[in-house]
Amino acid sequence: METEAYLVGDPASHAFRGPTERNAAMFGPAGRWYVFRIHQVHCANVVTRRGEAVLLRAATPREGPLGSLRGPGRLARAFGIDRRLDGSSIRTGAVRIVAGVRPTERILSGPRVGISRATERPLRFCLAGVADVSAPRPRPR
DNA sequence: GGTAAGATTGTCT
DNA sequence: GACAATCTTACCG
Repeated sequence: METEAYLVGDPASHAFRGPTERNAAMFGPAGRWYVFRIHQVHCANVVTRRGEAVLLRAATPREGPLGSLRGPGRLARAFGIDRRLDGSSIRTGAVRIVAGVRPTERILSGPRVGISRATERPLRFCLAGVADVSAPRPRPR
């Protein structure tokens, strides 16, 4: 699993300039989906706190070809995630995150991908040893 | 109402 | 590595 954090006061975050119709879910309660679309691609986020969210960048598929869930667009498409899911609960919505797993591997961090501001902040995270992460691969510190 | 830009991806060089 | 695809949101007038 590979994720990126978007925090309060983060100029790269959609929530940076305050609530709008698009990012309203980010200002709602935690545990909801925030789904946005860009270049005809959907990206799925989980709202962690008010004004903050975690982007799901990639995951290792339990079945199917390796790499089919690499990248926010592919991951969202594979799970059928679109704007209809925006604002719904990650526990009871159409697409659900069932259970957390206590990681047995080291968590690596690195620069986020595809943004033009605050690119130096190491807010991208993934487990050491997983194959499906975007380049450049985060490194241990 | 018009326009510029984007948390991406795939294709071409 | 660079760029086009293609459309929604944001921002300005």
